[in-house]
Amino acid sequence: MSAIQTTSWRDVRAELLRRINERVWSPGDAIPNEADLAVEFDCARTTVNRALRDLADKGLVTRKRRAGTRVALNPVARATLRIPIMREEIEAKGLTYRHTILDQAVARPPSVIRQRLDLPFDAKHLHIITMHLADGRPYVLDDRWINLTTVPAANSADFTNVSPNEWLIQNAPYTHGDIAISAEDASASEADHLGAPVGTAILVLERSTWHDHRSITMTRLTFSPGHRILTSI
Amino acid sequence: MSAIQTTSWRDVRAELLRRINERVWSPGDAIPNEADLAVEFDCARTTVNRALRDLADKGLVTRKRRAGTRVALNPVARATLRIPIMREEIEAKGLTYRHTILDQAVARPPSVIRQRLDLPFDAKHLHIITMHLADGRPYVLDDRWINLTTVPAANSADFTNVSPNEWLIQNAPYTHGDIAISAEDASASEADHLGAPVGTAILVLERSTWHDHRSITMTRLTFSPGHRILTSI
DNA sequence: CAGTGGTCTAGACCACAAG
DNA sequence: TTGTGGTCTAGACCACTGG
Repeated sequence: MSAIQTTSWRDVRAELLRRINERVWSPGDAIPNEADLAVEFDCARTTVNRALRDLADKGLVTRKRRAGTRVALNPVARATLRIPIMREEIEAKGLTYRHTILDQAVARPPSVIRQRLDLPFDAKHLHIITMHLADGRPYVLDDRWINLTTVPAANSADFTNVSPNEWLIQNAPYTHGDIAISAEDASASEADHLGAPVGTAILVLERSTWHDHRSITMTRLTFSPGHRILTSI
Repeated sequence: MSAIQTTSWRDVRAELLRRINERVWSPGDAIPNEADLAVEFDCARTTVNRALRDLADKGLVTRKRRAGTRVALNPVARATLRIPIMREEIEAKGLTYRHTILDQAVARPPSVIRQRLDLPFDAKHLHIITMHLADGRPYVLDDRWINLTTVPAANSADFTNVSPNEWLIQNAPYTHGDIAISAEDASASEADHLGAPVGTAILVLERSTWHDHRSITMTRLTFSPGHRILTSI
């Protein structure tokens, strides 16, 4: 009576990973094909495939049809940046969340933004500036343009209880978006809102989102001085 | 003769995504179980599973055994940050890469770093400061501590042709790491090296890597003013 | 206890790309 | 042309967890 045991794809991945890390297979080397590995590990090819696919997702191996699988020469680290809504980010730190509307107006976005979002000249937007506060202190300034052609409901929405940030996530699903992170010297108005000296280095995160080809919103998040974006590899 | 056709997991995902985006299933709603969906889409449950797993990875649905699958209330955007070696990042922009060693010494890291890496008091490190240049101009300053207990070979490595950044990726595989992104005012020495005024806002990326429980390296990348980290959702 | 997702298996066909 | 990964299927057992 031999014990029936199945091999988990995580086990296979762990062993493959070990061989890569310990240079049993060096960077650039081809590794055995799925069928052979399945025989060696005494499991189904599907299981090996799952393990290798996972390693490929992480950039540790490169796979091509016919050409086989190779250990990556320069594995590119991939960190996943989680971008929660501000309320959740703040509450996750155990702080009390509150937001205030600093300014709200229907307007045409400046050409800089029109170009970035590939908008027609007369696209009407809702321009709304929000401050997100943590325990009553400025956390991040949210300068946002909402496309009223794509999201007309935003025009009549009430943002006093639900911030534009949260309202949009719940009411205007997007298919894709861009993000840019940079460091800038605080402008006079930013410094004023954040309660910091003019010129202080601040972290800026700009994000645009689209639903297919229609732009939804473009936001510029200006964090308080000292803010750190954390993630792991 | 009915045509035999298989349904791809991408097709299933697309249809599920459509129903989520168009509020056929609203945020918080439970969606049918895998078996039922498989019947509806006339495919194997495995295929539905693959599609739902993908949506769960992206944070659009949450899944629990027995409890089923629900549309996420506040989908948390996940952006993948690619962190290539500096040479590749620069060459990908079509620029010429070069690096110079500004300083190199064996030393004990300051307590700030010892604490962050959870190191013993007498851990010897290689402290090496490198400038990565794009078309001859300062691109990023790389202030790095390499753990000589974990990576003894670094002590005798020659970093004139291969930067510590690239050398480590090729010679010291890691299992995991931390990343922190922040904005800081350029210090006198950073400003000097980067050719910018003291106090200019600069983007700083700090990264530590480990192999299991042994720390490998800790690096502080100080980018030239105006640098942007780009990604997409 | 029982329903739901998580995963494995064996087998099959297909798409791609190297030679 | 042909080897390799990509994926689908049908069926099965298991692990977790809500009731």
